Amino acid sequence: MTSRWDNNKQMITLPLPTEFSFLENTKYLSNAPNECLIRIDDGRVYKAISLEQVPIIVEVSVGCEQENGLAVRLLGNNQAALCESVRDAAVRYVRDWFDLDTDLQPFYQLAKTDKLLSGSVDSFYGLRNMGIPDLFEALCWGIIGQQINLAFAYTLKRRFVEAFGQYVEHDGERYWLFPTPVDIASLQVEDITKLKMSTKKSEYLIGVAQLMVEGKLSKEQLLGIGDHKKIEKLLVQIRGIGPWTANYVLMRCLRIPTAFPIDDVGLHNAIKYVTGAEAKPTKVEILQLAEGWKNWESYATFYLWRLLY
DNA sequence: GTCCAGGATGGGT
DNA sequence: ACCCATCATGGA
Repeated sequence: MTSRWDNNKQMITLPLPTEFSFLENTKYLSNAPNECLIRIDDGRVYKAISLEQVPIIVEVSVGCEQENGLAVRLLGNNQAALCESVRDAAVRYVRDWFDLDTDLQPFYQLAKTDKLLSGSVDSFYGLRNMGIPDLFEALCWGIIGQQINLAFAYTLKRRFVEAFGQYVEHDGERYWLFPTPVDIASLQVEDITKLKMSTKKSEYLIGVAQLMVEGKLSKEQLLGIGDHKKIEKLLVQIRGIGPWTANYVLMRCLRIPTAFPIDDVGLHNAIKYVTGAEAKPTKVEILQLAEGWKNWESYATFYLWRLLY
């Protein structure tokens, strides 16, 4: 299998890690109700992203020649698609998005005998923590999702994206790009409350966008800090980002393996579902249940969430 | 109509 | 450090 760019076919095939199921990942993506940033058609996943200021559509599918390869194509077919640095950035994005560089074997080993995880890892074997590589998108999605049901959260995200984002057209389909910090930083609160977002969330979104535009907050900076607790402490100081949102971003964007949104209602419901308990688990109970998850708290949460979809 | 949802804040003990 | 009212809208 080739890991080099094929200029004729405009694609690259990435070798896959062993514990990987493309089907499980697409099933996970398909379950998102009203998702506006991803299109799935005929087993292929499409997403528009901006690479080096250039909007482009990424198509991901299982390789046709080698079933254990992940085929990445760039659509939109402008000159940008031919530029080597853009191609490399697209490949990095997909590796990050599908979390191809994590060896899941230790997780599956510990999950086998875990009373909460054993069923889930069996059902969803090969599922990856599908990420949100863009920090601004991850922060906004966390803020939008606070304290409302998921269906409404997806509706709000769609309105937000379609009001302030750009789109690329290809074969008669629109592929929306998540708005950039620049798109949002100069908005007035009323511009966002019009979408039925709460006043506070509108303020939070603008505030985060301004921090990023001012260069006071970036993914590179957070990754450079490295330590879970230090990053969390920094994020929680930002207005609108509490422990839940911070850990959500640590998990979905920064890929800190110990990220653990312990206050999450979905996690509570998943635990109730597995244990059969009537009452919501207490924080102490959750920590006890999670004692065997050291360094895999993030993946454990992701797999438990999956039970609810 | 009621309850609650991928929580966070600011004020109070 | 805990407790609590408040936010705000829509899904079930």
